[in-house]
Amino acid sequence: MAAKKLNLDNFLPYRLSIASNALSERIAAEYQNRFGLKIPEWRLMAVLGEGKPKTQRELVEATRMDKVTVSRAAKALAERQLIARQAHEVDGRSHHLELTETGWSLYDAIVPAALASEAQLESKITAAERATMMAILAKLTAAAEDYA
Amino acid sequence: MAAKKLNLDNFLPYRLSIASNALSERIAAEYQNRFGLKIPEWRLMAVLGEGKPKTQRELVEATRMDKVTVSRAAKALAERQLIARQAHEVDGRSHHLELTETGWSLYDAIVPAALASEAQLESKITAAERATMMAILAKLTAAAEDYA
DNA sequence: CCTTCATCATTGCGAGCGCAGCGAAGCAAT
DNA sequence: ATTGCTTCGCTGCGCTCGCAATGATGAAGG
Repeated sequence: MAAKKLNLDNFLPYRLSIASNALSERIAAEYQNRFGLKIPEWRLMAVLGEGKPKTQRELVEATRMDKVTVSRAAKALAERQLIARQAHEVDGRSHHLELTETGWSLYDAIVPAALASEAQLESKITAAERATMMAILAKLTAAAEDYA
Repeated sequence: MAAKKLNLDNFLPYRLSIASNALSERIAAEYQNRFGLKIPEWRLMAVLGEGKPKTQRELVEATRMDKVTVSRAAKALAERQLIARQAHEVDGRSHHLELTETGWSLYDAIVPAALASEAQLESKITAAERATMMAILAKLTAAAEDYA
C-alpha cells in the first residue's frame, strides 16, 4: 500500500498543460481557418508587427521557439509574400525579415480578431486575476528554466 | 501602418504555452531519467494509484488524454509489468487495469519525488497564488472548451 | 437467431516538433 | 593568406501526437 497518494487534478503542471492545450487548439483552429496561419507563423507576424525588421536569430529569442520552427515558419510566410527577406548589411549569412504590404494587411485583419478572441476566453476572469496569472506564469517559467 | 499592435509577451495564451512547455520539459526529463516513464505513462500510474482498477475508457476521461495515447501508455506499462490487465467481468472488449506490486513500488518511489519537484517549482509562489491559479486555469479551460 | 448499430481498444498514417549535423559565411590570430 | 573556431540558417531524422479507419465484442430489434 502506498504511503502517499497524489491527485492528478490537483497537480499544477497537469492542469497547466490541460489549459494550455485547450487554448492552443482553439486558437490554432481559428487562425488556420480564418487566415491560413499556423501558430508559429502567427507568432512571427506578431513580433514583426512591432515594426522592426529582425533576423531569424532574433525571432528565436522573441518567440522562444526552436530555430527550426522559426526557419520553417519564415519560409511559409515568405512564400505567401507576407514577409520579405532583406539582405543583411553587414552579415552575409543572415537576413532581415519584415512584413510586406500584404503582410501588413493581414496583420491588421488579425489583430482585432486575436484581441476579440482573447477577450472572449478571458471573459470569465477579472483584470486583477489576469494580472496575477501573468505574474505567476512568469515565476513558474523562471523556476522551471532556472533548474535546467 | 497598423491601426493596432499586439505585444506577444502580454498575450495570455502565448505565456501560458511557454510556461506549460517549460514545466513539461523539465518534468518529462526528470521522470524519464529517474523512472523511465514518459508523461502519459506517469499520468496513468497517478490515476491507477488511487487504487481502483480502471478501463482505458475511464483513463481517457480521468487524464484527458487521447484514447490512442492511453492505449500506447498502457501497453508500455504492461510490458514493464507495472500494470496488469484483468479481464472485464461483463464486457469482453475491455479490461480493467491496475498496478502490480512492482507498479506500486515504483509509484511509492515516484510520489515523493513528484511532490518535491512540484514544491520546488512552486517555491516562488504562495499557497493563495496557487489556489487562485488553479481556479483561473479551470475557468480558462472551460471557456476554451465551451466554445468548441 | 441474425442483422444492425454502438462502443472498446488497436493500428495506420500524416502532421508537428526539436535535436543533431551540415554548409556557408564571418571572425580572430598569426 | 591560412588555419581554426564561431555563428546563421537549412536539412535529415526520429519522436510524439491525434484523427481516422479497423477489428472485436456487445446491445437492441425483428
